[in-house]
Amino acid sequence: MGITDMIASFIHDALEEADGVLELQRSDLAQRFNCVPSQINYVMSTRFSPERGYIVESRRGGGGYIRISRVQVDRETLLMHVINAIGSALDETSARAIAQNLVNSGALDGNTARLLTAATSHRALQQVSPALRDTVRADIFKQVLLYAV
Amino acid sequence: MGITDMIASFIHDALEEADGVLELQRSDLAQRFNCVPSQINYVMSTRFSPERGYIVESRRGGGGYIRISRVQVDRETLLMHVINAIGSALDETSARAIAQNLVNSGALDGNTARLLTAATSHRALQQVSPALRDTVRADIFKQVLLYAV
DNA sequence: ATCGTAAAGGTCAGAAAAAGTCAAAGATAC
DNA sequence: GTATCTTTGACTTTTTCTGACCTTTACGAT
Repeated sequence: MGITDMIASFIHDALEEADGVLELQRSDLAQRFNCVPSQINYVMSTRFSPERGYIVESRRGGGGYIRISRVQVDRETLLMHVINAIGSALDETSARAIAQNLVNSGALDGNTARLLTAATSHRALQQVSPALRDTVRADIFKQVLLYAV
Repeated sequence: MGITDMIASFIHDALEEADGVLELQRSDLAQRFNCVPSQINYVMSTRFSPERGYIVESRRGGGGYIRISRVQVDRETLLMHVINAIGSALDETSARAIAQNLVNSGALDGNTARLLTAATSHRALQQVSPALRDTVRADIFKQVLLYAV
């Protein structure tokens, strides 16, 4: 497991412990994991993005901090929001992230998420021309979500 | 015995050992068998395809991996029958019929069947060229069947 | 008030680490 | 001999890691 995932899982646990909101210091964390501080930014943007259901705020200067909070929204609103938010194209990574987020927030069960992921995987869409793949993926994703509501 | 079969049988054994799920690194494996990495892709696509009852997932970049999982045996029997019957192309009417049959025979719950139908509906595949639509539908259908419990 | 400095955190681009693709060359089977 | 299956390698894409440089904020000293 790479350092990014170790940091992410550490934060995950701490968030659980802290019941959804967590404040920490970038340089502390970097030191704890023996990496450069900017690595933390990478973790934030890839693992705790809004897309995955987190809000990250921060402040520079003396006594600066990074605050991570998990967001919780009701199922139907979330699903509709997601359907609307998905534009006409969707890459595989985002599709997975969104599905995972929907599971985390309780809007989808794991089974549905797996199905959704399978149906929009590159393996399933292998024969669709690359130029069209992301738009077809978006269509399938939205269609399935509509039926899952 | 060619190198493809040696690698395949190695993975077979390892899968047995690991009780069905196995995670490995492409370059490691390639080195162990003294072949180019892309050979591993060939092994995956010819020996561990969905048709043969395996799910292969992977990830690039630092700490990347290839994960191979065998689908459960009893389910495998059931699904192999269906998957073989599907072949490489599937029209929408047949897709609905098969999904319904799987529900009737207790292999799928109604919800999964509905989502499967949504994912392979003409709406979802609108943008795929008509010539390809049925083969893409077949791919999605098979992929979902393998993943959905 | 103002300025200087130290203490945070932010950005970005490049290097490195994996895996994927594809087509051409080589084997094998019929 | 031809068709199909294997093997290879050049090129691509994705993901992670690192470091140099930038911006913001707090706190004193003047």
